[in-house]
Amino acid sequence: MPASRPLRADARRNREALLSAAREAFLGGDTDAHIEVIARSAGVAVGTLYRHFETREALIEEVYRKEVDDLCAAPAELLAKHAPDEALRRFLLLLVDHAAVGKGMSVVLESIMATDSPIFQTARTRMANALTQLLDAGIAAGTIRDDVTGPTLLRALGGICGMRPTEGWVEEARQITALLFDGLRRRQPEPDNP
Amino acid sequence: MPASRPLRADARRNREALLSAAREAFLGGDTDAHIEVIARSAGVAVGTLYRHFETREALIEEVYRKEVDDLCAAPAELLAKHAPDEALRRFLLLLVDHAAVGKGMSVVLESIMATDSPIFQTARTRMANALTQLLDAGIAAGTIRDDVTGPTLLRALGGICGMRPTEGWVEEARQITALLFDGLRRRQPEPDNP
DNA sequence: ACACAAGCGGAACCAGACTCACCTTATGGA
DNA sequence: TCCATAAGGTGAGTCTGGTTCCGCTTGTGT
Repeated sequence: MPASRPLRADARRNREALLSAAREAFLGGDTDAHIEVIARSAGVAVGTLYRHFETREALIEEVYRKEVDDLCAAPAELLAKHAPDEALRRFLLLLVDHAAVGKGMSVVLESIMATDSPIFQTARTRMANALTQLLDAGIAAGTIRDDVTGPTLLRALGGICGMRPTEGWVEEARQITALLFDGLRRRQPEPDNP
Repeated sequence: MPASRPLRADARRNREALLSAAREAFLGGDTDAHIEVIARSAGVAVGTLYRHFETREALIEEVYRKEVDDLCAAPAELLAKHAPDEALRRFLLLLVDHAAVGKGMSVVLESIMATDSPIFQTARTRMANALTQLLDAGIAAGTIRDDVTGPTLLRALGGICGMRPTEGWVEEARQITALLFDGLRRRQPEPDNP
């Protein structure tokens, strides 16, 4: 089943329009925009929307995928330019800033963490991998503690970035992130009973 | 408008039944139990449910209030028995364990953090105050860094405890909590450019 | 006992996601 | 160029689940 047919021209156009309308709505902040509205503002009917996307959630997921893509690319770049712990620090802040931009990254992370649906499963996995990549580098370099895993850290980040963008939340997010990072650093030979 | 009338006997009974049915459902884990089911299993009709609770959310809130009450009482007790930082550490773990017990504390914290509705506003405030209490004590004792506030910490905890109770999540929660605590401790005279 | 306000039941209502039977149109081959 | 046809589009209708409303029932004070 490899792209059996290249997708008709108007269909692609509509799909595009839908995605961009949805992006507008979701990343804009209206997390529970009605499907009808999205379809309408893309100039199509709901039926068309459902032709392209299994379900409302699927649409959201699609919108967020790109966002996640960008994010997942970052670790490699950061590691190329910085020491592992610095790379990690920057990545954490990158997440916060992404969220800060009002681009709704918070919603993304939140959704990724909060939904059981298998749809977000892969996003979750990919983000976790990105983090693991950073952690491993730091562990290898001996600057990051070795008892934390990517998924674990992802949880924490989900919490932080899932914060509702209220008054002054960027400050809070930065604080917590700094806190977390401090905790992640390897300080001393580590005692061995928890 | 002080308890104008003591509430009829059967009414109180029903209210009680509703709360306990709801508690059963929500704290049990079925976060989106249908209102119909709850009413039914309390032996009443939906109309009755709505007589007692403005809305579905209001019911949930009521259920969680007690949970929050317990939690908010803990800091004072802990501070009476332990050094501030130890008290803080224990409190953090207490939260995790609460959640672990399957009592759905996770759902509680998550809801508290995730909902905009003013209904959870007070719960949020109270939890934040509890944390502030602990932090302040630690700051006064010089064992906890002084740049973190209750609300900030609450965010982080919301994230941690909001984790979906999946395989092995208790481990993760403990880890992150430990991490956070490490970050909270005052280590050195603190450099002063972020 | 009685009156009557407080309670209760549950059918009706509404909102919003999702489906389907039918119409429209891009496309590729004659 | 034109047609057959399958891909694509439509939107009224279904389904699900929360919320409302009004007539009946019942606890309570006299």
